[in-house]
Amino acid sequence: MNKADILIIDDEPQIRKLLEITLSSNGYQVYQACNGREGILMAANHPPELILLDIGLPDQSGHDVLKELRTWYNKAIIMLSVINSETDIVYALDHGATDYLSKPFRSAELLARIRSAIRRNEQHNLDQPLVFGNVCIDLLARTVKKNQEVLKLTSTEFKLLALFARNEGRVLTHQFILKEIWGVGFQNETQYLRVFVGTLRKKIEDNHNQPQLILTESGVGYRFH
Amino acid sequence: MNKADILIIDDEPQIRKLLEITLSSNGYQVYQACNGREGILMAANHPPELILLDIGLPDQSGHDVLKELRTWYNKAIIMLSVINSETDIVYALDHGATDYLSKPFRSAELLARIRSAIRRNEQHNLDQPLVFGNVCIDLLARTVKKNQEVLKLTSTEFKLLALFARNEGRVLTHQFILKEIWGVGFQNETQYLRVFVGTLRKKIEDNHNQPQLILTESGVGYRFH
DNA sequence: ATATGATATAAAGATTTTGTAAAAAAGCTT
DNA sequence: AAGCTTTTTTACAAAATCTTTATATCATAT
Repeated sequence: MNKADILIIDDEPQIRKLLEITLSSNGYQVYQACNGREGILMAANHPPELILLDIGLPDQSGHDVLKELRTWYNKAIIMLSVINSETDIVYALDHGATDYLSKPFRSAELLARIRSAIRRNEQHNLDQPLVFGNVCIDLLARTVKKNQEVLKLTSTEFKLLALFARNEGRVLTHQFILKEIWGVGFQNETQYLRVFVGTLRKKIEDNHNQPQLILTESGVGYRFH
Repeated sequence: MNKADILIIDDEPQIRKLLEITLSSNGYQVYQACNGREGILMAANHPPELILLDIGLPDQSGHDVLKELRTWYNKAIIMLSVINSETDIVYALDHGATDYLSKPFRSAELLARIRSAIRRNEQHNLDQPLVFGNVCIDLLARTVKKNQEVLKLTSTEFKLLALFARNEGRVLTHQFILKEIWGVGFQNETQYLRVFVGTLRKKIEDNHNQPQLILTESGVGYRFH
């Protein structure tokens, strides 16, 4: 019943075929475009719930397509790239991509990312407590509970956790986080982030050596789950 | 039998229709107004248990309607708005809104919020003394007892304590407290607050070096527990 | 296996924020 | 106006938080 529309923008026919089979067999309605221009037109004519966008396109860079789409399209866009290029990924995430996936990818992972991204489309009301496992975050009351007990967080720790919680499932780049919490001019102070992620993990994770909530995406940033 | 009256103030006919169907099928008696002026009149003529108030109205901003209603109406007001703007949320809640909902909303959530708001109405209307540990605060009689003994508080001290008590469990920022107690223009006089929190603690805490009631949230504000 | 780059932790400083006391000013009451 | 209470200022000590440095750990590729 919940047949969400997904638009694939990729020039490689094999990839498109693979994606189509995976997605349509999971109940999604799939549309395809083989270059940037066509993709933008299709998205405009019939806005999908989610767009899978390849970075390497024949007519223009996927980055440019992303930028153009983002002027009006505010649902999920997951970037695809052959190479595991960190600069590409970071660039895309900082310019509005919802998530990224490096080819080749496992279909289970793809589907999980898609579900998570579509779920996030349904904008949540920020004034209700957010629950993640045994951790409960009340953005309005500014309180965090773990197993019903109120945790003591410093102001920066709370800001950081709130940022993660509001972007559940999504990779936040170091630069983005630093800009949000410390402000412009602090984008390179990655060490601040390491220290604060460390203290946060000690406070909210069951076992801070095997984090379940704040996951690190090496070379890129962090993901809250 | 418990047919609470709900007044909808919204200019969009579809939304009003949708709300009416949802609410009346759940046993509420629904009244409708399509602009601010009409809404205020209807609320005055026949005060409902709860008001659903749209922020975007044709004749005046929902924020202004809220402000005017709050001069005499002290039951629940839930704000509705198309955009999920955090500044709107914070502004409305700071000016007396009971709750907030962004359109489009799911009817289950709406009903839950309404139940919760009406429940809170009843609690708040009882004006029963609030008890925290061995401290008992009677907002109506303006008295505070500790271990049955009446404490002598100055007017500002009482206002501050009442503000804390009414917002148990949530962090109140310095700015918010200063605005509420001293008024706009005093938002930066944090030292006033420190002095008064100090004297209050000496009066109500068992051991003012280890406060149990008024907790400080460094860099942010205070929390009453 | 080793080297490299990225990440994590611990602990020392530096800085900011908070608490307290006490003096000065402002209001009230008689 | 005197005497009292309350609020506002000032100054400094105490505590909490943030930043920095140093070092350890981990993952990955050669």
